Amino acid sequence: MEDQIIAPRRRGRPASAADGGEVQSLDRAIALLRVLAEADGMSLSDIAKRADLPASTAHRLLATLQKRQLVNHDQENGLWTVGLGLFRIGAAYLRIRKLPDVGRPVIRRLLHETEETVNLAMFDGNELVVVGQAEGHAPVRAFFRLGARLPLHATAAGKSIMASASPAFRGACLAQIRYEAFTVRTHRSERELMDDLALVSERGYAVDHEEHTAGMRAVAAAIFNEWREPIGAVSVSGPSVRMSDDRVTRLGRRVIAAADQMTRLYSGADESLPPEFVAYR
Amino acid sequence: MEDQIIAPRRRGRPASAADGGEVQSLDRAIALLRVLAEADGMSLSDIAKRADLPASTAHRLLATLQKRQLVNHDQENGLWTVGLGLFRIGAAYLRIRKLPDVGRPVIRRLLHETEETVNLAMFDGNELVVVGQAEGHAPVRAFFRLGARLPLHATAAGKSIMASASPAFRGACLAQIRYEAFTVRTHRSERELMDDLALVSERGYAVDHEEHTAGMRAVAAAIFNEWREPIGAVSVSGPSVRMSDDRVTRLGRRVIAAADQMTRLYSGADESLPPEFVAYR
DNA sequence: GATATTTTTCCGTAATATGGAAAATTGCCG
DNA sequence: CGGCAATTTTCCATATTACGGAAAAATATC
Repeated sequence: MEDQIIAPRRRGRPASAADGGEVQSLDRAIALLRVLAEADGMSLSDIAKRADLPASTAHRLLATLQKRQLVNHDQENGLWTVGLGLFRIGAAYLRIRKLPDVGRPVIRRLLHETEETVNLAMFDGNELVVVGQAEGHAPVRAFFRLGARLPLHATAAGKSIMASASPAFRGACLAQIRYEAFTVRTHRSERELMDDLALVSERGYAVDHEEHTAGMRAVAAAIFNEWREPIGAVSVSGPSVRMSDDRVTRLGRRVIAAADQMTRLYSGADESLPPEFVAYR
Repeated sequence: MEDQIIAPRRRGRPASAADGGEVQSLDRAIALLRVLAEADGMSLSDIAKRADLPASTAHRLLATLQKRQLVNHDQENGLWTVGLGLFRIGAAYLRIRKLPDVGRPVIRRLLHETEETVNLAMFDGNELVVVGQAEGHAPVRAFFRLGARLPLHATAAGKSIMASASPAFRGACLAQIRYEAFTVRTHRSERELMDDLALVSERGYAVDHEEHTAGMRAVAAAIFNEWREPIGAVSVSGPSVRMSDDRVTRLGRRVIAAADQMTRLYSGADESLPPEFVAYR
């Protein structure tokens, strides 16, 4: 996996106001799913009536959805219900969007207080994915875009996650690290990295001293789920000239507080989210 | 709401082996959702490549999905992600199918031990909905089908739920009851019903003595979610001739045990379900 | 500034979804 | 027990609708 680390900016024509493309059959199928989701266990004729479609059309769409497990069709009594496949796809939303959603206000406040770029990253497949950010309007801007994938061993966020993970989890991560060198200060061996992680554990926050990008420093702390497993991290980064050791220490305390707040929002009840988020926890 | 209480049996031609109807565009859209669900935050060209579709077709389908909120499209960087609308629909699966799924083995065992019809019902809109059952092969069969809606005041299941609910919840239920009479023994007033509920609270199980159907008796106990709110009930029912007072007492103990087991399966971790079920509790 | 990518729109084509109607079942009622 | 009614499922002629190549638009990259 020798992918680009920096995510590409979007190219091409941006979406215009009037989106021309629309697919009738898909639109109707979504309407059917909405009907099923609110009143489950309906007969074909009820569904067709509720969605204002001919029975034959509704049947054809439902049959297609059933083939893909998005709806169930009880052979015994002919009732249609929402299927497990739909849940599997829908569950991806939580996995991916929940932290960005609950973390947004925290990130923004952190930007206001520090006036440096704030990044929110999630652990995914032994890498980090940037899922949220707030860019400082200082002359020197950050490099990462939403969706960018970053290495564990050369970022403050990655180190904060590994340092707070269980020994088994940490071991699994370390085993897969390739120690790609980004700058002269990038850790090049497990020994070096482990020594750093021990410091991170003590302090509660991780520091990246130009290990990923020359001239840039970052401070990060881990965010946890309800079982105290690290799922991501929040980081503040800026040019080394603005990041004195003193300031790094102060930022460390602040970043820990922000991460703790996100942990609470993520793992606890949160009223700013739609009820589905907390209905089945 | 003067609906039929008994759900209709399915009529019409049963589904044959070879289901003819298939809708290409819908099928392709589902494939796109699957791609997005496993690797979120992709560009159009990546998605199209992964789903083996022309970019223009993928774009048209995604635009339709976006219009219905099933996917998000970040204006800034052009990345596509799964949307909240998809989660809202998918969450309906849990609300509706989780209890039937985890309860199925318990119901079957109960049928084997008692050789009477077992029903699993969920509370929904001040009524009960039959969401699972196992029919005894005794000559006298049960009346209810999957999807049937039953009244709270004239069923053992309904009474077991009201008896174990919080005062506020019970009050709200009682306020909406119409006291429709099904047999001469159906409770006709709040006073009568409340007296019965007091007994149910003491015993832990509810009994229906021919209050819904002449000649039929039933025993039920409530099932709870993780906050100890009743969400449904399991019941055993049979003809009065087979349901002596002694047997009702014995069945009561057994039904409580079954309900407790379902409560544990529903509110706790359960390995027989796919990981999505427990991933975000 | 020029080129290469990527996204978005356009539009001619025909493949594909549509929906009325018939066929196939089964419940229901007398 | 038999016929009627209700419902689901299949079929098929039709033209609506989705398709996808290509152009246009916009931007990152060099």
